Parts: sequence; C-alpha cells; structure tokens
Amino acid sequence: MCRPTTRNTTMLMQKNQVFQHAEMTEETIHAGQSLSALFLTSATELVPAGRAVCWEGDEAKHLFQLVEGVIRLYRIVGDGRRVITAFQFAGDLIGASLQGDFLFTAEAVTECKIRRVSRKSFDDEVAPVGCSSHRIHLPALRETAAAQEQMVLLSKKNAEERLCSFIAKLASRRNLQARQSVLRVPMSRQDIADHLGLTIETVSRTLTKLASRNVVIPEGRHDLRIVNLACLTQLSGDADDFLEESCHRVSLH
Amino acid sequence: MCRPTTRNTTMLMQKNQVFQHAEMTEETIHAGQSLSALFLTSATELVPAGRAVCWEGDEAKHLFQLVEGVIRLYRIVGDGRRVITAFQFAGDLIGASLQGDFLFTAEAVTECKIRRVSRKSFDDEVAPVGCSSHRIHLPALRETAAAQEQMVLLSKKNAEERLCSFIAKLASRRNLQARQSVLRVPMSRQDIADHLGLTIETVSRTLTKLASRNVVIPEGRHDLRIVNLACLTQLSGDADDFLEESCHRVSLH
DNA sequence: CGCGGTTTTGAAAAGGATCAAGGGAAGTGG
DNA sequence: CCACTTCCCTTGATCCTTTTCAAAACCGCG
Repeated sequence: MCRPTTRNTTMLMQKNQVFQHAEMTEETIHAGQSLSALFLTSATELVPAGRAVCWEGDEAKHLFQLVEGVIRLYRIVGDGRRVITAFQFAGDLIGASLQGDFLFTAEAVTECKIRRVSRKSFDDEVAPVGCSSHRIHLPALRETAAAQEQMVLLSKKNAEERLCSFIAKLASRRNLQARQSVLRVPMSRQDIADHLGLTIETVSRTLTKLASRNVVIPEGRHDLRIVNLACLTQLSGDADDFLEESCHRVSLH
Repeated sequence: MCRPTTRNTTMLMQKNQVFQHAEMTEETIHAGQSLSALFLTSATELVPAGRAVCWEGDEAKHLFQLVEGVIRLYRIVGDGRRVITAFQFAGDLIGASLQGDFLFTAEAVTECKIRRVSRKSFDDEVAPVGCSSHRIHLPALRETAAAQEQMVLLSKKNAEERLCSFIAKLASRRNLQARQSVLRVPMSRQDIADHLGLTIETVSRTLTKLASRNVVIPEGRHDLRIVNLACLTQLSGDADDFLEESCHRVSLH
C-alpha cells in the first residue's frame, strides 16, 4: 500500500524549479523593494576568500545579503567531518530564515561583497510591510525546497548523478547571467565532495569519467566546458527519463 | 527580546528538540493560541493508515494539524525511488511553511486524527496577529533545522549511526510523554529505510547487530526495548565523543 | 626553478546493495 | 480454533560502488 504508483511518478516529475517563478504579488514586490532599500543603507563589506562571516552557534544578530561572490554554508559534525549544506550566490540572503542562532558557518569561497543588517532592523523594517506571510516566507521556502532536493540527492543518487546534478544546477544559474559554454566552478574539489556527500577522489574520478564520455571537460581547476548539457541533465537523475538511451549513444565517445 | 522560558509548552513547542527552548514571547504565545483556536474551529477527520492527506504537486489550499498518529512526508524520484523527508507526530503542523504547491505527499503511517484549515484563513487569521515574523517562522524553522540534521545524517553517517540517530530521536520525543523503556516504532522497515537512505535489508541487519550488542532489543515488529540509551546516543554519532570507549565496553556482549 | 598544496590516478578494502530464500506474525476463511 | 495465505521481516551469499591508503602529476607561487 505504500509502494510507489505510476500515478505518483508522473505527477511528481516537475522538478525543483518550483520556486524560480514563485509568486510575484504586489506585496512581494513591494517587500522586495523595501528589502533592497534596507540593505542599501549599509555599506558593502569586502570579505576575502576563506574568511567566515558568521559561525554556527553564534547568535544571529545580523543577516547578510551576498552582493558578489560565492559563500559556503556548512556544519562540522563530530570529528571534523564537514557537511556543506548549501552554496550561496550573488543576490542570496543569508540568515533570513533564522531565529536565535546560526545553524551553520558561512565562509567565503571566493572574495565576496556583502551587506549586513541587524536582525532587529530587518524585523522592524521589513516584516510589517505585507504581512500575509508571503514575502517573509520566500527565502525560507527556497531554502526548504533546496534542502529537500539535497536530501533526495544524498539518499538516492550515485556519484555520477550527484555530480551531474551539481554541475547542471550551477550551469542553470549561470545561464541566467547569459554566457557561453564555459562554466566557472569557484569551489574546490573538497568543497564539492563535502556538499555531495562523496570523497574528493570520487569526485575527481567521476569528473574524469564524464570527460572521457565527452559530457563536460575540465579546463584548469575551476572551469568546466559544458559539451553536452542535455546529457548532463539526463545523467543528473531527476530529469524525465525518456531520452536516456539517446543520451548514452550521443555521449559515448 | 527573544529569551527562552521554561513554562508553557503549547501545542507547537513540544516537538523537535532543536527548538524545544525556542522563544516564547508574548507574541508567540498569543499567536499559538489563535492558532489552536483556528484549528479547533474545524472538526477532526479520521485518516486510516496508508491513506494520503495531500499529494506532492497539488496546490496547498489547506494545511493540517496532526492531532494524533504518525504521518510520513515523502517524494518520489525518477523510477519510483521514495525518499521520506520527514515523519510528523501529534501536534505537528503540515504545510504551514508552504506557499504554492505541496513539496511532498503526506501519508498516514498509523490511523491519524487531523484538523484542516484553508490556507486562506490561516493567512488571514494567524498572520496579522504578531507580525514581527517570529511566530510565522517557527514551523519553517523547525523544518529547516530538521532538514539540516537529515543532510548531515545522509552525507556523513554510516548505517549504524543513522539507525541509532533515528531511534534516539524517536526515543527522545517519547520521553516527553513519560514512559518506560519500550519504544513504539509505528513505521515499517521500508519506511525507516527510505528515511535513512538505506535498504530494508541493511536496516534489519543493523538492528540485529544492535540487539546482539544489547543496545536495543526488538519486541515484535513495532516495539523496541531501549536497553542502553547512553550507548544509543553515543553510537548516533552526533554526540560528544568523550564516552565512546566506555560505551563500547559496556555494550559488547 | 623548486616547493607546497591541490588534484588525479591506482590498487586494495569495506560497507552496502542486490539477489535469493527462509521464517513469522497477522489476517482470512473454513 | 486451526490451516492457509500473505505480507513483512530476517538471514545468507555475492557483487558493486565508493572509500581508503598511497603515490604520482599538476599547478600556481614565491
């Protein structure tokens, strides 16, 4: 009775972009504006690569807007095992969905520009605006959706699917900024491994394998040439499966 | 402004260790009351075991309060692989942190009593109350915290640690209801496996191993005698490590 | 140009998954 | 109340993916 049915499968296929085109009500827009305004009142800070902007367990007295650069959010468990729960990119809000303490350490992957506002002024300024919970929820919503996706990745995907998912997602946000087929990957292999629940060696090997199949080609340590995006998406495992075959045919050298 | 207090465990506060001591401001309490009130206006529905109360992808026109029983939230990925992202227990709110569509299917594990309210009245009634985002965020917060913990579990823990984490968490919520050392585990092995990112066989084997080490002893399919809670906690892998040795000594038969 | 850290590659080992069968409890019908 | 069916769970044996350990290659940098 609890077994998967085909009905479920079809219905669920829509992926996780669910929130990319989330509701833009007047409220949302209005709130968005007041939000930018709030952040604009504070000067941008420059954070060098490797520096943390907040620590797990610290009281979340501020939140941050990432203006430029890439940040990793992570937790350390037990004996120094690190789990990168998410990467954040330009435009993202860090700590907006928090109360109390930070649940993660946020560390610059690349040099970053951030703006910071106190939680108090955030609550005071932004919350009263449009209160039917829409806007307030939005960052938390995205976070939740991302977390769910990550859980799926971690519990059901193999190394290749994980890596392809990761690259495809990176590529898709890159697309928004409109570019060619070379994708910047600012994070180290260790970062990627810690995000995907793999070891650095497995990441490396899997990448090599993808290269040999002509899906993506590493160019230096931090760039990837996307040769076959369709295939990449296929291999990521959450796509519709109907092209699987053709993809393999195309991709095999 | 957000200091924890010990009194007054309202409906929402009881679960989920992380936020057990979350903020109980006047606002929160007030909102909690208005929330209970809202839910109390709707009659309880009886949901038989195995029945779904909402489906992934459906528009979230309602939210639910779980009055009694256990519910699993899951997503189906690709070819019928099921990921149980969370279990929900009496007092939990389902769908409160959503906008738009449900991100999961919610299905009764045991027979359940639920109350349901429309999202509209939830937003209208509850949101305007205390608007500085505190109360609104609480369910979402818990969810996020739980999701993060789950990511840690899935990316860094081995089968034994996963199972021990799971049992320990169950046991800790059980404790709140004050009972003896026999823990009810309403979900099937398959449910547990799909939640922990393992196969049913591995769950079974690991349980057997724990039994042979005298940590927990299965009594029938849905009960566990907790013999050595300290050890269980140790083995869950997110505890402080200082007792690791002694624990092993104690546990080895 | 040599040096330190990162990445790649290789070989061996381990932990789970998978495949296959057997056991047991709950429910059904006689 | 008992035989029978069924479903769920356990156990065993083998296979496969990923990890682990080790060393070589690469690359940016002083």
